[in-house]
Amino acid sequence: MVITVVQDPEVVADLAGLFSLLGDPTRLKIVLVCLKEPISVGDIAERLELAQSLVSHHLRLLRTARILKAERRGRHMFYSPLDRHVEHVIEDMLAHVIEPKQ
Amino acid sequence: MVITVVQDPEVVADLAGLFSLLGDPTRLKIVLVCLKEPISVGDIAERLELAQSLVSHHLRLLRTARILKAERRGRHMFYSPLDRHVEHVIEDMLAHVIEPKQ
DNA sequence: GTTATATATTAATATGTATTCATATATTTG
DNA sequence: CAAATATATGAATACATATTAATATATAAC
Repeated sequence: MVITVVQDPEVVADLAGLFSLLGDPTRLKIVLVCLKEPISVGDIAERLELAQSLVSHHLRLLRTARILKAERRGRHMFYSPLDRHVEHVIEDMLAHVIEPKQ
Repeated sequence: MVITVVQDPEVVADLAGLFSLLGDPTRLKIVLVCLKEPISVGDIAERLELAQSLVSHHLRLLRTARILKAERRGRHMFYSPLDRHVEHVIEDMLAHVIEPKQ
């Protein structure tokens, strides 16, 4: 069933684009932090010890890809997952990582 | 539960590494072709219209990351998924891709 | 052993992109 | 409106890596 849908070159490109976004360690950490609870840009930067500008750049990419959504509260922007798919994706990949190697 | 395990920086790095591998369109196509049935290097190159050398480079990365495994049959090497995790990961991400956008 | 075929490897190049720095925009507070 | 704070953006740079070309290795057939 994966195989059938995935004939479409555009779908493959979209898939690769999403995986690529999670493929950067800094960006993945940002996503992981946002999975817990909505969190502001500044708090992400502080918690991960990253430049605010860098976090913002990554967040823009994650927003555009509909991995995260942004919500303004006062002068803060809070970021959280747009849906639960990404969490599932990460969980599945985690199962691969922690699987006992031969 | 994702959150807890994923505190480990090494696990995060491994996760990102795997996502990064699926993040290249050419390499993702190679993985997708291998999901159907074990397939030889030459056949992958032919089906995807890629240079044999390029396919081989990508396959080495996918083998090293334990996404694919290789099995010799005569003078051919057949590649197939090492486990089912990657297929699940791709399925989940696909659900995100084909989800109706607002 | 020699030839042919299949795959892997090495080195070089070209291209993409993560990061930083500087600055702009937006919102709140006084 | 002015000042302060939070976030976003633009340009420049540094670094990683996908791709190619050439060659090496390995297996099979004769």
